[in-house]
Amino acid sequence: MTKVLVVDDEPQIVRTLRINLTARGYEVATAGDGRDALRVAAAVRPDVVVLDLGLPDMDGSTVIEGLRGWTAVPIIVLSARTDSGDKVAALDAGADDYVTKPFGMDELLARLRAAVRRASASVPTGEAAVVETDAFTVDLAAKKVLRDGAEVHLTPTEWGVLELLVRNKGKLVGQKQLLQEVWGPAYASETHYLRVYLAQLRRKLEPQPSRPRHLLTEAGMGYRFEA
Amino acid sequence: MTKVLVVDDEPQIVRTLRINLTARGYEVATAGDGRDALRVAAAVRPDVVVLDLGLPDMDGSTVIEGLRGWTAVPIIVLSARTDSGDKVAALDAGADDYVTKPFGMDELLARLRAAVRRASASVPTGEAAVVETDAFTVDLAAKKVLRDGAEVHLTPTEWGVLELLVRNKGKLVGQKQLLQEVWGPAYASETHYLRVYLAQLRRKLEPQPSRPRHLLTEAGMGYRFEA
DNA sequence: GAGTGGCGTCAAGATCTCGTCATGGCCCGT
DNA sequence: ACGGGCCATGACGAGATCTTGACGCCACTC
Repeated sequence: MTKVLVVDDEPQIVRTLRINLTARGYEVATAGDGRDALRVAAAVRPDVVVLDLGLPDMDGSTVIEGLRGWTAVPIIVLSARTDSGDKVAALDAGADDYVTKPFGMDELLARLRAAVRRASASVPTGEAAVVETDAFTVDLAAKKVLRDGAEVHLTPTEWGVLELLVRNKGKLVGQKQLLQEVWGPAYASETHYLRVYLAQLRRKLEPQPSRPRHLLTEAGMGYRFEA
Repeated sequence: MTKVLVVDDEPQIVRTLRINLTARGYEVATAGDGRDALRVAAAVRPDVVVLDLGLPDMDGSTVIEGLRGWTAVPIIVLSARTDSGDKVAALDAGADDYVTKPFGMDELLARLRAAVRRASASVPTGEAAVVETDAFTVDLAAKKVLRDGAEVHLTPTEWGVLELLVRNKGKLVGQKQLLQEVWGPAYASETHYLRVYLAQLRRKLEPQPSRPRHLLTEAGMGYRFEA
């Protein structure tokens, strides 16, 4: 879940933001002043920070610099000041965006989404893209399959079938769905293709192709991948 | 030097921006409508795009999507509309920031700096800029390739292909992705180019061009670089 | 026990894709 | 104007992949 740190000294605003963000599935942490903000940020490691500039204890730029000293988390600045000098100072200090109060909730949320999207896109997509069984390993990102340490070559269609099954690990995937997503909408009833390609995959991947343990058939329904 | 693409149909604005940006050391390219914008973006590969939403030929979101189809370049939207619906739509379509006209040049420049800073920070610079194989060495930073101690000369296109493959070491890179990122979004299906350039790269780099060990083909899918 | 439907296996021809070479056009510096 | 480097494009054989049909097996039904 995406964690948002809201920093503002006006309880009114904090409350409004908390309600709106929580309702949209964000996890919300809050801080009422600069010291607090830095402390909480270090503790909860938010995915994005919404920071009011008019804090009682320290200057906004100081907070930004305090955060930037150790994290690249997106910072969206809120401020009542419309003066362009303030905006420039905050942005150059390391803020990602600057919204002037009063602000529209829709807009803030959209800017927040944009900031989060950017941040997550820049992180080289996590290792979660590797699925292992005791017989072989599938790397979804690299489109590679390893068996006994050696790479197994798959054709585009074989890969398409395997990928769809692996992405739905443990779930039953209907024949129609497989055919439509791999071959295209016009092939929804060519069930013969599936038999041929599942056999090929088993021959390449299963220790005992005739007794599959990972690429399983659900007669009359479809196929299932189990780790 | 940082390249900025300015897209606006009002010559006045384009002129003002060009002057200000050039004075601050940016390299400026311009486009007057959406079609132009996509074409120029593919050609000059800007580091940031400033995009006016009120273009004569196409909807702003369409332009954003057209860019997002193949590049993650930061997009700063300019618009006379203050309506929050427009802002939300543009940001959700993939824009990074939204500035309403009339805008302060200082602010725009600060937002532009913030966008560029973010984008360059997300590309880990020190990240293994040198990749070695037992046959040749690729220096991503210096854009050089060494083989048996001697420098191998590559044409810009050859380098573009090799760089993309090496940066995705071990991963399969789809032919569409290669074509779009090296030649531009309009060339997504010119698979013949790939065959020609991969052959040239192999001739220059592989000990046995007909039996490549580092620049591998995955028939029907794409190519892969292995060290 | 025969019939039926779904499945797995195999192999061969059709089709798509790849590597290679050759050619002509374009741009740029001389 | 003249080369030289670079890119786009066409032709074709070789190879990889897909499609298709035939056949046997199994489980279940009648």
